Amino acid sequence: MPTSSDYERMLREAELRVTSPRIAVLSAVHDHPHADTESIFGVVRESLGAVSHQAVYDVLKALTNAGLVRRIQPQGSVARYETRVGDNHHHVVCRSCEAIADIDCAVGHAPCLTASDDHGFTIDEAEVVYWGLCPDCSTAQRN
Amino acid sequence: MPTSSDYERMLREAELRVTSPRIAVLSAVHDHPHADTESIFGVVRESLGAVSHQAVYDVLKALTNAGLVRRIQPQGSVARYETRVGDNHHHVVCRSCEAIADIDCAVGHAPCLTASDDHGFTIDEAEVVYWGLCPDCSTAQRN
DNA sequence: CCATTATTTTGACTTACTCAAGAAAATGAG
DNA sequence: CTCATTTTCTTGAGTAAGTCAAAATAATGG
Repeated sequence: MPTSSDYERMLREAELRVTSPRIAVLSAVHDHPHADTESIFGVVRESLGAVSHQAVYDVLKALTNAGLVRRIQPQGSVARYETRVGDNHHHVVCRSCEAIADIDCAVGHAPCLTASDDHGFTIDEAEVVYWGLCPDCSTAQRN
Repeated sequence: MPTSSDYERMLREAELRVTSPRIAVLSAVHDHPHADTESIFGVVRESLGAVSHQAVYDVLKALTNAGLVRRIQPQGSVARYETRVGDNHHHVVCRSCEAIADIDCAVGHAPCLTASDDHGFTIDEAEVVYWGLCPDCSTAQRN
């Protein structure tokens, strides 16, 4: 479990100024993977007391640009964030309750990056979203 | 190129009532693959004269539920629609200009559906979005 | 400690879409 | 064809999630 100074170091390494909102957001995203902006805002406000809504948006954008967090947004969902970056993993999303879980790359590395016909596009990433039912909803539906 | 009566038949087969907004929307989506709701609204209004914004939303939802059109929505984009359904194809999206192109399934059928560890989820679909630069933006960036 | 530059606050504003009630149109039965 | 029923469309208000911009505040290098 990373400490506050770990986050501080990460920010400096990304050439971002170290501020309490940033540390709090980074920590909140780390502790609540796949949380949406509102939840993160809630967690941050608990640890810091007062932060503006806007600051959380700005910080999330800055951290995303710096590559410290990754933004995901399955269809029908609001933006969600996670700190697991740079390993090209994917997600399963429950159609019923919106639960999200991580899935490691199925086909080894750079999955599916070999598109059959790329229409001249220069492809640099393949994003995979698996859709289905989580264990709970899956059970509930059978009964 | 399907005619109006082709669309009529498709609607009947899907047990949907045949109305002019529906035929117009179906035709617009067919002729402008990956168009967003606003563009579709524009095209429909040209062919019909007057349609409400809301009707287009409702029709698109009805057609999507009936499986006659497919809704796609890459990150940072508004909802887009296409009539190519049921063949599990994927999309490349240009990071720069938002252009979208179809990509046939890379790994044969049901691509990547074999997730390494599904966390107990019952997976029924794998959606792949390739990110990169379209030919135009790719060229522009090099110069 | 100061100056500079980046960040945060505040608050208005937008976009894309949903909700709800009544009017109008499509379909099946007679 | 005409009517009754049910669905769809129109109208208009409302919402969620986020953006924009200006001023206030804080972080960093010197």
